[in-house]
Amino acid sequence: LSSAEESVKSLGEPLGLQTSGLEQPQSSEVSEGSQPSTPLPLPLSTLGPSGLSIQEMVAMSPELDTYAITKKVKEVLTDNNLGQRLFGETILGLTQGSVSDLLARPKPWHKLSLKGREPFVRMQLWLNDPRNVEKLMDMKRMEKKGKECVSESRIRRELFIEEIQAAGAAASGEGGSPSVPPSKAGEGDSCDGTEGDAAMEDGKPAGPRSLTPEEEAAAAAAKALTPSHSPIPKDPTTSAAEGPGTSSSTGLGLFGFPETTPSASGSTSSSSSTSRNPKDSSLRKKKAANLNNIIHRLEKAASKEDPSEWEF
DNA sequence: TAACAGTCAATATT
DNA sequence: AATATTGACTGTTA
Repeated sequence: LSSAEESVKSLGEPLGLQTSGLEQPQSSEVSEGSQPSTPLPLPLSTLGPSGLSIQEMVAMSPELDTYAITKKVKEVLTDNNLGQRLFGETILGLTQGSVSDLLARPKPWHKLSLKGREPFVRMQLWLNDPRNVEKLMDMKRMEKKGKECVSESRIRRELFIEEIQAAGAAASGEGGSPSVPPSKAGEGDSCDGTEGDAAMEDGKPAGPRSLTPEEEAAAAAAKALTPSHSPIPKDPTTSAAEGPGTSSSTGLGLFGFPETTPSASGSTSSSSSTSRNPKDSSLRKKKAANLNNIIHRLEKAASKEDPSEWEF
């Protein structure tokens, strides 16, 4: 961060970005404490446009007009019938209440700590994104479908439980743990597929972060935050908390901040294998398959904060 | 370790 | 249903 800070001072201002007389890197704010000098590989999942982490973006951000930003955000949200909850959870990684407070009583930039500035940087980034509304609308739709799926990811759950219980009763012996009969868990359901697609977004491949020279990064960051509409790569896509498929495309984001995603690893062919087991399915095979299935579900659940979205 | 900042979850309002 | 308010809690800072 400190190095980033330097680059801003040396390059950012000369570039005449927005407001130049920006933050005196208040000794206190540019805390270097917590983060060991070690190039601690902070969660890649948080990389945003120009391959910078949101935190780097915040650190290098020029002074932003929080009031103007919130005003604009409110305008856009209301104009498009987008709620604070959706916006907060998918764009800012905050709850509805926090968003409400933030939008209603934005603190002036200079009174905010780095942490406190983050939401505003995200908002600005979002405002700059030409497809911001479009994306949010997508999320909205996805959520809707998600709910339908839930009522549906619920019926199956019940079946699943029944099977478990039945199996447990049947093979009472067998290591005790409920051995599950091969459920025909047809994972190919529309729900999963749909979400996955929407999650693709622009399908921008992971940015070559390591390559970017600091200078360019700094410039890019500032540019990205400039109110003017510039070809913004893609927003940090903060949370997207629910979107199971969200980051599936990149495969990144292993328990990073809001967007915890099941590592691609988990994708054992479980589900499918379960259903199509050759007739010679020995009990052992079945068990293995079921185990995989269960693991698969657990991993999926791990990516969903809301228990109501758990699939079992 | 008190003061502060940022959030959340619960719940009050609209 | 969406938005506003607020007490409690966590992590920071001085």
